Amino acid sequence: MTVTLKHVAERAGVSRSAVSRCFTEGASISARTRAKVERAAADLGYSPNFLARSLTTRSTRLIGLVSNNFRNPVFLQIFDLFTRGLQDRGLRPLLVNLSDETDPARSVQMLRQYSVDGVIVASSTLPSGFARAFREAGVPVVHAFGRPAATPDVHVVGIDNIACGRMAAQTLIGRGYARLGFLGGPEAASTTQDRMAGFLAEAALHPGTGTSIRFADAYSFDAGRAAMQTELAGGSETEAWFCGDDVLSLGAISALRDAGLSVPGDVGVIGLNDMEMAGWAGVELTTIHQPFAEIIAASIDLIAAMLDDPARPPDSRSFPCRVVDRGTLRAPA
Amino acid sequence: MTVTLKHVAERAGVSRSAVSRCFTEGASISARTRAKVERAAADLGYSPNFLARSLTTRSTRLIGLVSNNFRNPVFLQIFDLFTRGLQDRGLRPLLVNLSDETDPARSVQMLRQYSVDGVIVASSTLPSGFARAFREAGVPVVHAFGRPAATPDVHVVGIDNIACGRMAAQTLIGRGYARLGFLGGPEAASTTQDRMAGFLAEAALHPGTGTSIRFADAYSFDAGRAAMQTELAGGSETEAWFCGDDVLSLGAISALRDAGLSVPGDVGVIGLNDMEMAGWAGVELTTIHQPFAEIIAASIDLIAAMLDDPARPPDSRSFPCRVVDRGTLRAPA
DNA sequence: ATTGCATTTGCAACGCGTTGCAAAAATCTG
DNA sequence: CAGATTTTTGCAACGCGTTGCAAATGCAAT
Repeated sequence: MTVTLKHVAERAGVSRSAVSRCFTEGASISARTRAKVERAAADLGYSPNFLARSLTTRSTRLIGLVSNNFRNPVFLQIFDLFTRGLQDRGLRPLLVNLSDETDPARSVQMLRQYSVDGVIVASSTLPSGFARAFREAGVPVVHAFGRPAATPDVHVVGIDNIACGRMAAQTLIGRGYARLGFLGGPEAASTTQDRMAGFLAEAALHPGTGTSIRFADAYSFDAGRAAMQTELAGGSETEAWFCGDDVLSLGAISALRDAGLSVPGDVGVIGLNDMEMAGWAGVELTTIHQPFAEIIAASIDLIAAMLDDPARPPDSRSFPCRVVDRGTLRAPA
Repeated sequence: MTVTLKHVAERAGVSRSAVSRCFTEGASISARTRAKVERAAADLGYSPNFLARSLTTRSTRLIGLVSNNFRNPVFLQIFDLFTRGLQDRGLRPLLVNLSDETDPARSVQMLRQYSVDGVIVASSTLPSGFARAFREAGVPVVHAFGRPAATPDVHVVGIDNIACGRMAAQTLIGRGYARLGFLGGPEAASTTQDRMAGFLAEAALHPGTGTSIRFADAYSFDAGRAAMQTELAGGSETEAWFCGDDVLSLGAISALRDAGLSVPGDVGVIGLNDMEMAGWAGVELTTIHQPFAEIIAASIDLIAAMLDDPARPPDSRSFPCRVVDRGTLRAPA
């Protein structure tokens, strides 16, 4: 049924090696046999079996794309960019949807069984040990949206979350807000911790600035809304919130407006990510733009570089963010 | 570096076949050698190479998941359900992100080179020839969200779009609207045509009901908004719209509200899909629920069934939809 | 023609597992 | 315990390509 090298070789009247060489870059083959082979291959509709090839070349061009975030709409953009970027380089994404309890060891084993050439972990909420597990198994890995570090144990590309926290605080203070709040994502995530740390550090620099903290237990609308509702139930004094994610911001805003508060009239909100929806007419969320395209391009560059040089020492790349001013913060004084 | 059958065999003091049989379901092996082998495998950290195995078993458990819709937030839910559902059956999704110009033949070739066991085409906008190309190449395929037909040429699972169109019209008429509008997605898509056909057919049954038609050129907020803006610029008389997709509805609503019209006060809107966001507080879109979970489960069931019996004649399954009443249509009279 | 060199070609082994078959071992029967 | 059965095991070939090596070919220069 399936047409193989052998069939083409027989039809073209050459050896199997000749056919093979005809399909491998830079192999030595004369124009004449190449013509014969291509003719036969076209007639038979042959194309080489990548998986069989991978046995000897030890390269599948398969990349594991691992994430645990299939609820936050921003991840659709992220998957779009990743899949297109990988495809453009002739790499194929093997998608792994991690549930919260998935054991790192199992994912590693699974992806190794498929001989992936590398793995991209795309998540800001997975513990860093997760990506490390791949490295320890000898699989090239880059952690996108992870926590940059001076001496990372795996490749990391992301943003400087501490700087983002600072930037958020500065922005709010610059608008004249005095009582600031941080509404973070899952408390355990390093990104949450870093954003909070930067935010609080900056606020501490400005006398007369108060802070309060809340955590949502997921990066979701409902979680953001719920967190803000319990905040309001306790009689909130906060004038402006930095939310660790846009979708959290939207949930928070919905709770605020339900409580009869106007945004930005009574309370200001600044998000993080700049997901597509943040720019929709009627949403107009002021937020910190996270440069997804660059982060993803860099992640793909890194994983591609590791295919050539698996021993490349881990590197940490961090991209600058910027405030995108829309409609959920009051104008500068 | 990589540990293979041979290493395990040597360490366990058995033949390679014994090791192989230890890892294949239902093979004949004694408890004693199994113990020896498992011991050695654990020591060495061995797990079998699926790709090598696939050469002889002719099964990779790789499923191509093909889509061209990476902008519509509802597809994140869809990918979530697909990836989880496939994983639960031990199948691995190989994601293919189709740009609009991708040649079907190229996708087919690409997925065949990776010896996928089957392909799921998840899209309501791809021409049906796309899925057919896989079938013609002998690759099991199911088209999710395609157009059900009495004698389909590939497996199709989706909804009865004509019935949905009817349901939308009935609902609007039941609420006392007389001048109805259909705001469809890309005009060429069969799903758009069917929804429109059902909508118009039902409207025609009710004397005194007028209809008008618009198409957005993509399933996106901006496209929905733009389409509604040009409609309004021409002096719209329409009292209620059926939009072919929720995200189109949101764009349309944003345009309506910007024009000073209230929804549902002045104009009603009913969407299609019931994406997560439709239920968000503050959004509260009235819409027709498309049973994603069932459609996806059925798609996976079908593809799994085809792994056992590739010759299974194409089947068409269609799931019923229902109206979810929220806040964008006026109450029944 | 002969020599010398660069290309091109085929052979055969290999990558990592699976599997039909026959030999060997274990188990059952009487 | 011999003989008949059943189970387990290893051998060797296979699946589909790639690749080192040596033989063969092509070509130019003498």
